[in-house]
Amino acid sequence: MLIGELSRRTGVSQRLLRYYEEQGLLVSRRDSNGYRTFDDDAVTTVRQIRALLAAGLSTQVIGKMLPCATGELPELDMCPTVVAEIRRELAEMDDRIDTLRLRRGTLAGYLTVDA
DNA sequence: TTTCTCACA
DNA sequence: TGTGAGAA
Repeated sequence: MLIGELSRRTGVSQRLLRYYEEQGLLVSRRDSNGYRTFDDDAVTTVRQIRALLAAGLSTQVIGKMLPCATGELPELDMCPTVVAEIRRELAEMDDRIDTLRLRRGTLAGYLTVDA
């Protein structure tokens, strides 16, 4: 299908679909006129991309996960790469939460009355 | 209708 | 991360 149809079927703008392709999240062929042609399963892929972005993942991380993400939304088949990626992401979040807790404590301490 | 690029939040 | 506009 052409990009316009994929856009209609996913509710994602054509502009954004091109952007996803540019980021390596979406694959397409080109026919003789230079237009992108997408397979039917691109619809599923786009849904997966949207779900993962909504979870706060970067396109870079998503790009690594997608090749081993089979199946329909929102479940993903957990191949080892994906598991490792998620673990790493969680550890990073924990770090940030810790430092935020510290900052919060410090700031709250400046309020003599209450916080 | 699609393509791309530049610029911007 | 995501958009708008202009030109082909």
